[in-house]
Amino acid sequence: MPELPEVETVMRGLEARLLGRRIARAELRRPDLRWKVPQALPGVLQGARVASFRRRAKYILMRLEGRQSVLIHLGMSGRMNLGSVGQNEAPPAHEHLLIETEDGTRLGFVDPRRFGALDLLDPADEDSHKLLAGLGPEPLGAEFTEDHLSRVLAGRHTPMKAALLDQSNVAGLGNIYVSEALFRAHISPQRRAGDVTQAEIALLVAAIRATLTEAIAAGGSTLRDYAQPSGELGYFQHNFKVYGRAGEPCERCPGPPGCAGIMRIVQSGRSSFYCPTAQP
DNA sequence: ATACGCCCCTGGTGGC
DNA sequence: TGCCACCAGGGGCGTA
Repeated sequence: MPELPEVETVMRGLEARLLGRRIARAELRRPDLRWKVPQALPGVLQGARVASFRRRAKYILMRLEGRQSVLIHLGMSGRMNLGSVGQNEAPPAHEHLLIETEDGTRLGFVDPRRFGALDLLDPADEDSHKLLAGLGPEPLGAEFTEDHLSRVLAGRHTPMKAALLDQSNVAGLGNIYVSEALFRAHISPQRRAGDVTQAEIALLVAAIRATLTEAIAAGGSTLRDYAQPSGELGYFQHNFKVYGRAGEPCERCPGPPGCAGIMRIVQSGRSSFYCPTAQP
């Protein structure tokens, strides 16, 4: 479900309600997520004060004062639901982790498909965690440059779609924002990564940054079940230029007969949307 | 090293 | 109403 903008929005929502609070109670209902959740997790959470949050790629790190940090990944269908203690008679379906703070905030981690993950990590050495170690630069950070992108794409035969989904090249893009950024940069998702010109790469770096920044400002995109922890929906989906718009006219082309509109193709088993005319 | 398919899992939707 | 195929914001792993 969530790509970088959604994860960033979720993290900010958690920050607003949990920062500085002490956790009174934690309950792990299902440890069999993408990987086995450490048995120790509820014990680490219980009694801890929430010190800070950080996002890395699509992961949320919740740091606890004087303890291990908690690593959270939402997978495809994961959500964080904030509410008040006592608000729910019966726990919602697929709520695998429950956290209650001393001041009465209730946080539920809900993930029907269970592609999500929860783990503990060493706060002194976060980035060497197995899941974080291989990640490329943050697309909104200073290390994500034209130079970096041209270096990692050089000589690659893989299509641009796959290259941008590869989290070791750039961390945080997913299926939606790759399509959107490629449209913005006028590059076909089918182009061989190694064939993309320097000028196009420069355009692409800017396109990725702009797309993500605008999506964060919109609170992410709500397609099916994504919502901010507060329950508010994202609204960037209204700004999609190509994602989910197969058959619709491309806003950059004058229309038929020059342009047949937006196409949906399948690359490595997942949908890509693009305009073959505007993105040669 | 690189590229590709498969798989994990549940739920919603649309066709017959 | 039921059944079935297909689709979905991710990503690790095994295989050539």
